[in-house]
Amino acid sequence: MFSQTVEYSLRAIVHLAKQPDVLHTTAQIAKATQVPAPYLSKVLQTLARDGLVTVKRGVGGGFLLGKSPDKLTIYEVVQCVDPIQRIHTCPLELSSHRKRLCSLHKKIDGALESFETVFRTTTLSELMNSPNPSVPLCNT
Amino acid sequence: MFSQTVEYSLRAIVHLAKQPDVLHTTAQIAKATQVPAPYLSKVLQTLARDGLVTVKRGVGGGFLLGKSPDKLTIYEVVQCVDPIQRIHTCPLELSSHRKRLCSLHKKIDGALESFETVFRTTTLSELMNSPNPSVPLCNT
DNA sequence: GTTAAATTGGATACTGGTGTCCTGTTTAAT
DNA sequence: ATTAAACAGGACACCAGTATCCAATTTAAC
Repeated sequence: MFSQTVEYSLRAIVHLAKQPDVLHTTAQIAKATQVPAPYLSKVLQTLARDGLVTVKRGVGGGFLLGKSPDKLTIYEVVQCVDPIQRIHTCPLELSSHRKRLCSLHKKIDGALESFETVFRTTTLSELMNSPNPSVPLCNT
Repeated sequence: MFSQTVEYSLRAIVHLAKQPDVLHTTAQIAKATQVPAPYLSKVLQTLARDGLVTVKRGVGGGFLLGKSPDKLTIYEVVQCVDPIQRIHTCPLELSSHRKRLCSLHKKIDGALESFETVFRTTTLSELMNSPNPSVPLCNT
């Protein structure tokens, strides 16, 4: 349904959110999240470009969360690496549908909207403080 | 967000639903829905395999809806050609998460669920009888 | 039975997402 | 300055989704 890149980026962000003030190397994140390190490296670059993570280069460097966990939504992460494409204009380019989508595409977009809403309203700190006994990405 | 194949299959089904008792050739559907004919042909085969469309071969043949529009949901179409994959077990294979997903994956699955629900509860006849002035796939 | 309309199935090409690798650059520590 | 740790960027490989084409099969109509 949605891309590996989204899954990987969310894992990485969640991992960073556990210790928002600690630098994590790509290798460390890769191991904890079970994401291929070279690919994760690219994903982290993308996240850094939008300031969702902060990077420190050189020896002793690594990544840390770019925003406070309670101000960072998973929607921002998704939109950064592989945006949810809402349907704004008729995919068939029908002139009479441009402004008002037909019932099919309106319905589809409605589904996208409800999907989007879940992500928009979920912050990282909500995920971390969830009453769920399973710690994110952690085999405890 | 979701595949071309899903979009194409829904267009085809909607087109057939307009005249549920009339045979439509691949060429006709392709033109009306602006889907590449050779590719559409494959999609229709897939839909036929699950009985969502009925096929008549040979001269004067074509496709028609396999189920009554008021009993056919767009969910069935999606699941036929490119199923929505809910998250049932931890993608990281963490033993402690198998039964109870962590908060991240629970949230993602929740988004998938709400997405799925929209499709599950939408029938073809609902789409056709929508008060929306734009007729599906039609430039009127 | 011949012809033409139509789907079926297989083979093939194209494209973007995924994944790897290597070289270069930055930077801390010695 | 040298070294080693770490990210940056480019090039490349792989694979699945997308798309096309062609020969084979079915079938209605003459």
